[in-house]
This record gives sequence, structure tokens and C-alpha cells, in this order.
Amino acid sequence: MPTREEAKAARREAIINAALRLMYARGDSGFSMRALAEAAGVSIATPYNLFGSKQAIMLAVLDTGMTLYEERLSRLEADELDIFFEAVSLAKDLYAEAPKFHQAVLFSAYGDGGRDYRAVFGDPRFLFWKMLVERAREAGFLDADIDPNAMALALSQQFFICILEWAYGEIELEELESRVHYTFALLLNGAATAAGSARLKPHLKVLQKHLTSLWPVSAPRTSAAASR
Amino acid sequence: MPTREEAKAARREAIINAALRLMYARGDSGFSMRALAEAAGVSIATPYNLFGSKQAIMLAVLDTGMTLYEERLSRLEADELDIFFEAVSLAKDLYAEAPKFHQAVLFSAYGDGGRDYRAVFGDPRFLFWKMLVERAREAGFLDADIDPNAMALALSQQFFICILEWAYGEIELEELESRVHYTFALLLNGAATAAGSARLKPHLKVLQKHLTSLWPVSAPRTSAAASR
DNA sequence: CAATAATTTATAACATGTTATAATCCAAAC
DNA sequence: GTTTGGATTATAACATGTTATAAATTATTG
Repeated sequence: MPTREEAKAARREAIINAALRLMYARGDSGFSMRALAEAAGVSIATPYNLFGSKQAIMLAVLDTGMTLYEERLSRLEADELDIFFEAVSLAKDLYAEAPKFHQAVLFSAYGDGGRDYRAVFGDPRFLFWKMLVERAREAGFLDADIDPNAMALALSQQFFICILEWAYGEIELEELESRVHYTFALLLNGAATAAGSARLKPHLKVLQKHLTSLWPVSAPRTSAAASR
Repeated sequence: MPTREEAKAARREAIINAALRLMYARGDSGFSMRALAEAAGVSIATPYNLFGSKQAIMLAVLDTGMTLYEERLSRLEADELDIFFEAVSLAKDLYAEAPKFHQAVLFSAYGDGGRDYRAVFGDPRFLFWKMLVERAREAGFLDADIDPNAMALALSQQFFICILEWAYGEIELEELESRVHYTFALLLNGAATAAGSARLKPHLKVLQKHLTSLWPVSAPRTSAAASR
């Protein structure tokens, strides 16, 4: 005799699990709410009662993935400068474990234009970047008068757009990592002290070389260029 | 007795115009294909014959706006460094003339995730930024070994994500401009020569001050932060 | 144990983008 | 001028996300 709240929680879980199962199976989020309800063993009305919309369900799925990422992130140890690049690579590694699945989650969670998306994805990450910026500044790698909010915003936005490009199938995982690394190095170097620049400048060259090596004629794949 | 092609072109135009009219009137793209067909005086099947999908119609509408922007852009005259910022402000000015309309166009055109979007929006702009980067490099403001493709990619992506944020109603036009200006300065300074840096560093401080002044408690509005 | 009230369920319905089909129209070809 | 064929039209249909409604279920309350 489960409590009412327990039963509700169980149904919630069943729905999320069914969504996960369907997405892993098909590799995309193209399941219908009717199919989801059937897979979860509930009525079509229940997902709406418990989550409100398909969007919200996708966000709940995304949220479970974020928890995993944040946990690994907290165990990351690196230099105040290297940590920026390590955090990016960590995300890439996580995505690489189940690329199709993550693409599907990210793609569909962003769906409506990402207003709620940000609550799960953008905002917590922004705070993380801000913390890293503050540390790098204290370590003397970044200019003292740089604003951590402004800098972190630029970083998280750049990360975000590259993830979006990958989720939309425009670029490969390797290029995702490379693009973010390169742009991070550029942004950080733009606000670096002499000490920071001394480390970032050489790094930047390596990163640029790697990034451009991914492009066929040394031009990035901005896709659909021929369709006009 | 109009030619068959003429009649087709006229219908095309009628549909685009109807779409424009509906979007200007309501300020969003929430019109149905049935409403569009009626407003254009054609059958519901015709827009599908001529464009293929609602997406494609939105892209055609976006395209007309892009033409205007590119025309003004080509008349822009400024220093090899200032031009970056002028081009951003020009877009802002254009959007300011009919903000609701442009938001609606951008929002809905990006709809599916922007695969085709890029053909109209991303790619032509990328080439423009690349040209500016090459000029700035030749003028001695940017490091000689910087790759114009890599740099232009970072710039256009940053511009793009900020426009998206505005289209999604996350930020105001003024913040759109300020964010892009700031990040452009950071990115450019990250690859600047001594001469370039001499001009960008002071500019960066001003831009950072302006950007942070737009935030209430000196924290950017990443929205929905309270909804978890 | 009986009454209550919260949830789920089954079901229908609606709006929407999109596709299919057959009838109709009309410029183009002869 | 008649025929032909490409395009549009009217219409129905489908899948989908979502909402509404009444009936059924079941933990909770007394």
C-alpha cells in the first residue's frame, strides 16, 4: 500500500525511465506522448498531470544527465587555467559515452527556444564558470579589473552555442571540443595578465592548429552554404 | 493573361506579403498555415507547393530582412577595428526599427534547430566577419598567425547566440549590443598585436562598465534562475 | 469499516502542420 | 480553336501535442 506521494513518485520515475528507454532505443526524441504513456504503463493524461508538457519531460531527462556531469566536475582537479579546458573535455567525454542519446536530449530540450532550458542548463553552468574565472583572477592569470560575470557569460555562451551546433548535427564531438577550447583560449587571453598570456598564447597556437586541421579546405563547416 | 511563371511568382509574393502582414500585426509568428493561406488568398495547399513548409516561408521572410541589412552593411565605413563594433550596432539599429517583428522572424526561423537557418543567416555573415578579420590583420591590429576562419567563427557564433537570446526575449536590444561588443573586444584582444591591444584594452574597460551597468546586482540575467 | 477526496483513467475533442486525392482551371502547344 | 498538361483548388485525412470531462480507483480520514 504505497502512499499517494510514493505512487506519484513511482509514476514520475516510470515516465522518465520510459522516455530514456525510448530515446536510447531510437536515438532521437521522436516518440509521441501516446507512445511514451504506453511504454510507461500509464494513461496519456498522466504525463501531463505530472510534468505539464513534453518539453518538461525532456528537461527532466536532461536534468538527470546534468547531475552526472556536475558530480564528475566536482572531482576535477587542475591548474587554475587548465581547469577551463578540462571541464570542456569532461563534457565531451560524457557525451561520447552515448552521443546519439545526448544529442537527442539536448536537441529536444532546447525545443521551444530554451527559456526553461536555461534553468537546467545555462544557469548552473554559468555559476561554475564564474567561480573558475574568479579563481584564475586570484591566481594572477587574469586582469584584476575583469568582471567575473561578464567573462563567465562570454564563456558559457560560447560553450552553449557549440554544444547546440553539435546537438543539431552540424559538427562532430571532436570539433565541439576544439572550437570551445580555441574560443576559451581567445577569450581568456583577451583578459589575461602577462603571466596568463605567457601560458595562453602558446596554447592558443596549438589549439588553432588543431581546429583548422579539422576543416577540409581550412574553412569551417557552416553547413548548407550551397543551398542558396 | 499572365504567364504561368508570372502567376507563380505573384502567388509566392502574395504569400510572403501575407506572412509579413500577419507578423507585423500580431508581433509574433503564431499564425496558422490556414490563416496564412486565407490572408494570401490562396488555398492551403499552395504554400506547401511553393515553399514546402512553414519553416521555409519563415526563412524566405528572414531572407528579405537580410537583404536590407547587407545593403546597409556594404555602405558602412569605419576603421579596421571600429568596423566590427559598427556592424553590430547597425544590426541593433535595424532590429530597433521593428523589434517585435524581427524577434518573431528570428525566433520562428530558428525553429527546427536552425539547419536551414544557417544558409540564410549564418553563412553569409561568417564570410563578412572573415573579411573584416583579414583586413584587421593586414592593418596590423591582429597577430599575423591568427587564422581568419577560426577567428571569424568565434565572432559570428558569439553574435549569433546573443541575437538568439534577444529573439527569445531573454535580453533587451541594448544588452544584445553591449554583450556582443564586449565579447568581440575580448576575442579580438585575445589575438591582438601590441598596436591592436593598445586600442582594444581601454575600449574593453568601457564596454565592461557599460555591460555590467545593465545588470541589477551586477549579475547577468540568465533567467529562470529561481525556477528550480 | 465507511465516507471523502485526490489522482488516474478512458475517451473525446481541438488546433496545428502536413500529405494525399480528385476535380478544376487555364496558359501553352499544336 | 482545340487539346494538353502543369498548377491550383477544395476537401478529407493523419499524426501530434494538448485540454476537457466524466467515471473509476484508492489512499486517507473519521
